Amino acid sequence: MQEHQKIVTRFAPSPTGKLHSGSYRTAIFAYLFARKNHGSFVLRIEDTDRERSKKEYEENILESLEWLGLEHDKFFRQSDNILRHKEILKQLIGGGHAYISKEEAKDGSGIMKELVRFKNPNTDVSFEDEIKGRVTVNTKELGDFVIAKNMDEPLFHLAVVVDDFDESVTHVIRGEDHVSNTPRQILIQRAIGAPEPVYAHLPLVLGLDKQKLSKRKGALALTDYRDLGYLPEALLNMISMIGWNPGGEQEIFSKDELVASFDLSRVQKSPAIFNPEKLDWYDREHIKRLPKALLLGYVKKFLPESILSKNPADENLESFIAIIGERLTAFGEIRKMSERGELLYFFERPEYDAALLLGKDGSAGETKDYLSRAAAILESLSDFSKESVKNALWGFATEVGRSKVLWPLRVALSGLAKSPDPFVLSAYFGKDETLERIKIATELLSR
RNA sequence: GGCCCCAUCGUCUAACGGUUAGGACAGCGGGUUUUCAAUCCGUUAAUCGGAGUUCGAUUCUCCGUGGGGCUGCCA
Repeated sequence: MQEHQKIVTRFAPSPTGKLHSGSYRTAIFAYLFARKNHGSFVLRIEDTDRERSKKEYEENILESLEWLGLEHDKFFRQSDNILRHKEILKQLIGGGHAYISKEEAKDGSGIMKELVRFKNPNTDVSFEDEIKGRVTVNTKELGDFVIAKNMDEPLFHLAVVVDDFDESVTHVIRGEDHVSNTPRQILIQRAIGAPEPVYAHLPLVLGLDKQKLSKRKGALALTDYRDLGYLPEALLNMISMIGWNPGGEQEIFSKDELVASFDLSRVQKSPAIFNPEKLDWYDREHIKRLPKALLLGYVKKFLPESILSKNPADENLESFIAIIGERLTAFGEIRKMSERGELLYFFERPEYDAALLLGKDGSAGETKDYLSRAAAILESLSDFSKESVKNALWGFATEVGRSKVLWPLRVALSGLAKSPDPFVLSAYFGKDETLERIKIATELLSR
């Protein structure tokens, strides 16, 4: 590779399943490396296996990468290049590097097929891996490996080499599971006179069971995380830190910061386990950093129709999310909270349970009295901020026993056993609504 | 089985021969507190084992052990 050559990396998934964190990590590193070096990032769909490749998976991959902000500079499908692959195939056969082999199909059908096999020179092949160092493999055991099912159906090794060559890919950044494929691909490169790219084989991402991440073992697709309400910036940040870190003690990174600090030489050699709990933490941290407008957008997106149909004002929603936000790890929690009935009272008056209003050991008469006195204090209050409400009520509550006042007051506002504190809720509802709810609750106790 | 790779708290990791082995997540304990959260403070916890090399090994070498990957007419 010449010094002046433009850096080109690629992400080459096969559309045989939804994109999950393992392949996503590969995509991130290839992307970061390209951006860091002002190079370009190619997305190539490896769909030479016609049986297993599915359009829906290709769409899922595209959708996932877009959602995560890994935009590509070039896109193509391997199947679009079949003519070119065929041309190279002919060239290889003509040059004596490959030959057509008539064999019985392995599927037991008994029919004869014309496979194309690569004539293996049986040498040691070594390459310098950016992460693993020098890797040497004796290719003798490989035999004359198959590079095409027939002249019109090229296979992985051939297609990869030809496409990387045609796209001037300078850095092949991929998973460690490809290490043993590399010698075969280098052999083909040499036969067609293609330059050898720089290789960087990434350690694998493992699941909690310490096995290679896979959908079958429950690895979630990136689109699943999206649907669960995780932020793409949290996924990007978290997954970037699996098998790599810039060395300092900073944990939270924006995409730009990741690009700026990315360095292949700091990539870990050993496999790493994907820890969902840490993702939750990253998500919370990124929610905290979200600009207001975006935050509002997410909230609206995840709020159920039962609440949306009440047409809450943006301003109302903003104070709502300020309260609820610290209670969730991903926006999908909003749905769950709503299903548990923990949200509706923010938007309409709750049904009261008299027993709940009394708390552990309050009597109806006493509780009613305390609620009335609290209401009287609030009545005279002009500043209805949570601090102001707290200051106004604190003395009285402390005097008679905080739980005796604050518990029924909180239940009067939320109708629930669990909710934010009465000061926060009072500030949220404002004076009129707060007093109205207290009044309704008080009346209930009179019956 | 064969070939290849890897090895620091439970997990993600820092340390590039000299540190009381640091940070983060989780855990635990406590403060705040009317409930649920949130938040703050504190704290438990690791160099896989054995030989070398060296004045000195987490760091270098070898062996063992453990883990992983590959071993397709998949990618």
